[in-house]
Amino acid sequence: MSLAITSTTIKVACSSCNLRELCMPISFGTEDMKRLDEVVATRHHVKQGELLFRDGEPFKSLFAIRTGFFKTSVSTPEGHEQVTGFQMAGEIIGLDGIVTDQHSCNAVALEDAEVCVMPFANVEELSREFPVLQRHVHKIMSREIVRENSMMLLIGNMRSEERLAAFLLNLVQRLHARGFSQSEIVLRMSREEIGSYLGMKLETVSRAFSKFSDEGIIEVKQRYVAILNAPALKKIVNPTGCV
Amino acid sequence: MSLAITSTTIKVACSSCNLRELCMPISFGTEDMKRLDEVVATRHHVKQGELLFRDGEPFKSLFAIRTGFFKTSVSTPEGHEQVTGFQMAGEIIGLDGIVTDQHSCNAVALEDAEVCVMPFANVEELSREFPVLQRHVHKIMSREIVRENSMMLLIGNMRSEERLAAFLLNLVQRLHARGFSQSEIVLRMSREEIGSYLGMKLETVSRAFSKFSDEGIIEVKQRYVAILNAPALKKIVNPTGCV
DNA sequence: GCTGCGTTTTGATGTATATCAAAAGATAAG
DNA sequence: CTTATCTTTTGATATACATCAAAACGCAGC
Repeated sequence: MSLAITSTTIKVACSSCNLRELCMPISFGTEDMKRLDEVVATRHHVKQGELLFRDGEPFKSLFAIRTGFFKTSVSTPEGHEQVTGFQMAGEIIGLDGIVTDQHSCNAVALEDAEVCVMPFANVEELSREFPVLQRHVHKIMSREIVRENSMMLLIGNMRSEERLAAFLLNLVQRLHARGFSQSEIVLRMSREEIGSYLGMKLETVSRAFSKFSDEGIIEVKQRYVAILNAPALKKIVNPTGCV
Repeated sequence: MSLAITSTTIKVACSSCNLRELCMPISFGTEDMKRLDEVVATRHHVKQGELLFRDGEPFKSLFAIRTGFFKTSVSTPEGHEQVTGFQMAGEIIGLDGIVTDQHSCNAVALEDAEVCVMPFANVEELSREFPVLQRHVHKIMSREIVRENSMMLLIGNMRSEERLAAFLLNLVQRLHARGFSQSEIVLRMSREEIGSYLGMKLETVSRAFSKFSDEGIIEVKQRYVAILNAPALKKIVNPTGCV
C-alpha cells in the first residue's frame, strides 16, 4: 500500500470540519452529523510527490481531500501518462476503484496533503441509513461522469488555446469557491501535467500561455497566473458568446 | 419530454428478463428478485433516430437498454457534437442526470430500441433495502467513470488508427458478451459518429478502415465489419504487446 | 556568491490529421 | 427503373500541433 510509510493517522470528525459543506451533504442536522462522523475512519498525510493510491492496488476507501492538491492519471502499456483530473480540497477521489475493487488509476499529491479516509463499507452502510448521504454519494459520482463527458468534448473538439482557456477558467472557478482569488492562481502542476490533462504537449501549453500573455489576457510568471481579462478567456472557449 | 409521442408503455418484470445478469445483480434470490421488480416501472419503445432524453431535460429515471442501440452526446455552444458513448442491451443510461436533476447529454436511438424505465427514486429506495443492489448501482457508476478515464487516454494519447482499432475491439468484445459473433459487426453508427466519439474526422475514420482493409486485418462493406486478424488489431492498440 | 539540474520558453522543422473537393456507392422516393 | 439524397471513399492541399533542439530561467545545494 502506498499509504504505509509517511502517512500519519488522526481520528477526526466531519462535524467539526470547515470543509463539510464541500464534501458532505449540508442539510444534516447536528444529531445526524454525529452519526455521519462514522464515515471517516482516519486522516492521512500525503507528502508532495507521494502516491495516495496506485493503479492495481486493492480498493477499500474513498478519500476526501482536506488540504493539498492531487492529480489522478492512467497510463498506456507503453507508459504514456494521461492525467485524468486535478483535485483540490473538498473533492473526493477513489471512485474508480469501486467497480473492480481495485484502483484503476494513480493518485499523486502535487503538494503536501491531508485526506480523510472513508472506508467504502462505512459509506455504503450509512448511505442505507441516511437517504441524504446516499443521494450525496450518487451526486458525487454523477458529477464525475459529467465532468469526464465535458473533458471528452474538450479534448476531442477544441483547439489548444481553447483547452487552456477552459482549464484556467475551471481552475479559478473552483479555487474561488474555496475562498481563493477569482483572478490569481498558483499552479500546482507542471506544463507537462497540464498538457497531459488537456491532450497536448508541454511546448504547446507553454506557447498558449505566452500567447495569452502577449495579448494581455493573463500575466504569467512561472506557475503564478493572473487572469487580467476573464471575458476574453471566456470568449476563447466560447467564441459565439451566446451563453 | 422526448418520450411522449411514440413510446409505448408495458409493465414488466426483471425476474423474467433474459438480460437480467447484464443489468442487475446476479446474486439475487427469487424472493428478493420479486421485490426488485419494483425498480422497473415501465418499458418504453424508442424508434431509430428518436431521443430518449435530451440535454437540459429533467432527470427522473435511469434507463436499462433491453433491445437496440444508443449513442449519448454532448455539444459545444457552437453546435459541435461530441459522442460520449455507444450503449447496447443490458447497459444503463441516464447517470449524467443525477447530479443536477437534469440530463446533461442527449441519448438517441441508433436503431429501434426498448428500454426499461427505472425511476431513480425507486432505485434509491430499494438500494437502501438491498445492499447487493446498492453495490450494483455504485459499480455501474464507477464503471462509467473508469470507461471515461480510458476514453480520455485514448483521445488524448493515441493516434487515429490506434483509436479505431481500440474501438472495434471494444465493440466486438461487448457484442460477444451478449452472444453475438466474436469477429463480425454490423455498425449501428455512421463514420461521422465514430469520428466524433474518437475525436477525429469522418474522413480519417474512413481512411483508417481502408488501411486496415488493405492490410487484410478487417473486411469492410459499409457498416458490416469482419475482423480477420484480431491479434493484429490488438497489436495496433498496444504495439509492445507486453500485456 | 557559484554550480548543477529540472522546468519553461522559444525557434526551426516535420507530420498526422483536418479541410476541401469530387467521385462512387448506398438508400429512399417517385 | 430513375432520380434525389445521404453516406462513404479517395485524392490534393493546408494547418495545427508535435518533435527536435537549444537557450533562458528558477531553485537547491555547496
